Amino acid sequence: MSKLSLPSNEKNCNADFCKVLLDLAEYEKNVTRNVHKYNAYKKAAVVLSTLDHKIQSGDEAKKLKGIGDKIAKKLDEFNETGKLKKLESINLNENVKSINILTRVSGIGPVKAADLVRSGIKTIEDLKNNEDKLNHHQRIGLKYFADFEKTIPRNEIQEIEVLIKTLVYKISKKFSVTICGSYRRGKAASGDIDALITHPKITLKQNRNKNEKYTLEKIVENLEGLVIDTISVGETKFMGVCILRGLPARRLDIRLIPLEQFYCAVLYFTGSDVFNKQMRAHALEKGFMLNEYSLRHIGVTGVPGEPVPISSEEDIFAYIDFPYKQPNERNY
DNA sequence: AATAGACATAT
DNA sequence: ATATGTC
Repeated sequence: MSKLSLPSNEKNCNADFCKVLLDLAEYEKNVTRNVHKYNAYKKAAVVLSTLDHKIQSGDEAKKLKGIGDKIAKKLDEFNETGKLKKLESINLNENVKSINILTRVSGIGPVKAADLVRSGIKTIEDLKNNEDKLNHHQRIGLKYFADFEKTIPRNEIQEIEVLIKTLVYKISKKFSVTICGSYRRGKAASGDIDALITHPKITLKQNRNKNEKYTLEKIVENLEGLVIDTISVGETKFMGVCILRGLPARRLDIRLIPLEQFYCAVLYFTGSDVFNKQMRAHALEKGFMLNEYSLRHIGVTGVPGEPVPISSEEDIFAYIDFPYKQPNERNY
């Protein structure tokens, strides 16, 4: 979903220290490549950001889930001195700065960034002079570096949605297209566009012997004019770039989903992450296993049974006895 | 102990 | 065929 952002609440009383934790998180992800420390710092930042008062001491913070001795100590240091020595020294390191810049290119992760920096490539300008060191995805990421950092206003996504529907309906009127993500949750702007597509003829059975008429490749061909670059296309997932008039280029993902799995996928890709976790936990309490593909009853043996037939998002809520939430009520 | 899986690329 | 990297 999104990068390093907190559930954007109006007033975060602990914003300063949260920023410190997020910087530490970024460092652990990009430089030391310790995902678990990265997640730990992020979790702590999220917990602090949801408080309605400014935290006064490490001891007080330790009561919160996700904050232990180490972060408590850092909080005390930050409250006393207004900074964190560990972070100060990290930020002085030029290689760290370079790695953090390069990982902002789509397709360049921590490993590739470190590799580039080791060979003396440290800036976006350097990348432009060394395209031969990049694979296809990374070249696209570089080409649209500035555009991809811009958010996409809601009205623009609405326009793209209409266009995608118009173009795929030319193949078959029976296609169903849903743009998910934060757009579906009603947000004013999004980071990218995530379109889910299904069709009555695209089912688990027919998908096996491949329905030549309704492939993702065919769909993408029909999006000519809108889609201007392809990062990757497989049988189920397209990753690429689209553009409207003279506006910035936008990241577009399209997934082709078998009909039986469509609503579970729509639910999952609409999020938010937090909402999904809540809903999956609730499903478990009711004896169901919910994931991106299906809702299945869990028997006494603990083994999930056959997927429950689902023909709408509402069905999923109803089966697990969870009050229906409109997409715009799922922001967490 | 910590999210999972599609796709690209290298070997 | 498998491992690695990224999303």
